[in-house]
Amino acid sequence: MACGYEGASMRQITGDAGVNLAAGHYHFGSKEALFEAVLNRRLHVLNQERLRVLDGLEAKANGAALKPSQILDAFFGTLLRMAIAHGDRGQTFLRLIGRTFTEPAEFIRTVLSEEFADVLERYKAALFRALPEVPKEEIIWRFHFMLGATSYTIAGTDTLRLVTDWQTGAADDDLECLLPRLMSFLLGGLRAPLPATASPVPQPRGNCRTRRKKP
Amino acid sequence: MACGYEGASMRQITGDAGVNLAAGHYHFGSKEALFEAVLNRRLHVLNQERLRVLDGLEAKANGAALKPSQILDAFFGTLLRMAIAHGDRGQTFLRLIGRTFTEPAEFIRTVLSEEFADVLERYKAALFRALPEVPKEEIIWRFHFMLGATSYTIAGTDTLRLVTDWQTGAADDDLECLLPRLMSFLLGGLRAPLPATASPVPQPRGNCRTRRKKP
DNA sequence: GTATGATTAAAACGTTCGTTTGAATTCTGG
DNA sequence: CCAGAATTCAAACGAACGTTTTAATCATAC
Repeated sequence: MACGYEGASMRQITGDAGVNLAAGHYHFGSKEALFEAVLNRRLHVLNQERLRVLDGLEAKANGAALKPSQILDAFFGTLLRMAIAHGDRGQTFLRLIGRTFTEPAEFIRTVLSEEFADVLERYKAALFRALPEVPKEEIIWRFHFMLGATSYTIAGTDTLRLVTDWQTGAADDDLECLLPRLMSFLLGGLRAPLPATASPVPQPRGNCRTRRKKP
Repeated sequence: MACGYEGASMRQITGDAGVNLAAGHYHFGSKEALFEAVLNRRLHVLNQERLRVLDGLEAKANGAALKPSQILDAFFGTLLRMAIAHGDRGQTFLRLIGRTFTEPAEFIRTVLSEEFADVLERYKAALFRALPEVPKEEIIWRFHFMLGATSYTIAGTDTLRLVTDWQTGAADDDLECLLPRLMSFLLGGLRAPLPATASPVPQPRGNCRTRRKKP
């Protein structure tokens, strides 16, 4: 358990699944293809759902910009609610997604970037509209931070958890706790005052590279 | 490049280092020990520095509680400033730390939890004092989120980065940009309004598990 | 110089990896 | 029931893994 992509062998996987080693290759062709299939099975419907929810919100808004809280809930809330709805399987898939986001293997990064291209573009645009006074570059940074906080948390490889005297209760409860806590944190971070060194005007011409200290 | 612990072989490591394969085992004993040595070489001085900075702040505060911004800067700012001070090596070490935080291998988690035990305890206590009106459990959650946002960002395996039309400029500039941006995000998240479902009174007797819906 | 210990070099150790093979077995349509 | 396809199975493939071994090389002190 808890091995990462490289650390999990086909023998271990097929063994735990109760099937023959060769069956995996027969049905999927390779370990990479198997991983991709596993990932897509729920990741694709998750992102489709994310798009659907965002469509609904924007339709109801009638051309007005959405509230940041709506956008974050559509993105991160949809993820957690889908996981909760699937019970233990959802919990497992959360861990998978969280870890996949930090898997360094090239082909995994490729799969992820293709799978997330549409949905990230849409949500980025929604955030730009929701926060017109915040430079786009800053919003993208904060999107990074939010993705990081979320994926790290759901990955369950938490270093702090090892140190802290942590509640090891039922996972369901933890998950239901997580959503409101995470949302308020993400919202607080997204709407935080702009850093002093970043130009507070919308769409500043310059970025950090233009304000570097003299040589 | 970019393989994770399991994905990086001793032949690759010693080859890139320009030394013989057996030399690694001669000097370190095993791959795990080598990894641990690499990790500790700078991680230990980083955490010592974190403790030193916190000591200094608390000494200067004369018994008064620190400001959350001071604590976060001591923890995350020390990390980034040390990395900046080391140039490209610091950049590389940042990536290493970020990825190590999400490595699922058991022995890595053990090494991390031992290395971070003291410093996390101290910083947790400082945050508890700095935010007496926030339930400790909530502070711990937000510490998780902050760790996640930071480690994900510095790991450099960013999925969003693949999708976004990203600045691929000099890494130095990106790093100097990162600190103020990250700090304002983390501070915003740490000081965000408490989630509606969490009791806003300090040290509530009950947690989520006590408020679960009826069977 | 040469003996002694530390380090390096090349080769091989046994194991495990992802993958393939080819014969058994199960399923399926006529 | 039975031909033929689909699937499973045990076994093996070559490659790569971490590690060890053995001999060669280097450094240092007498």
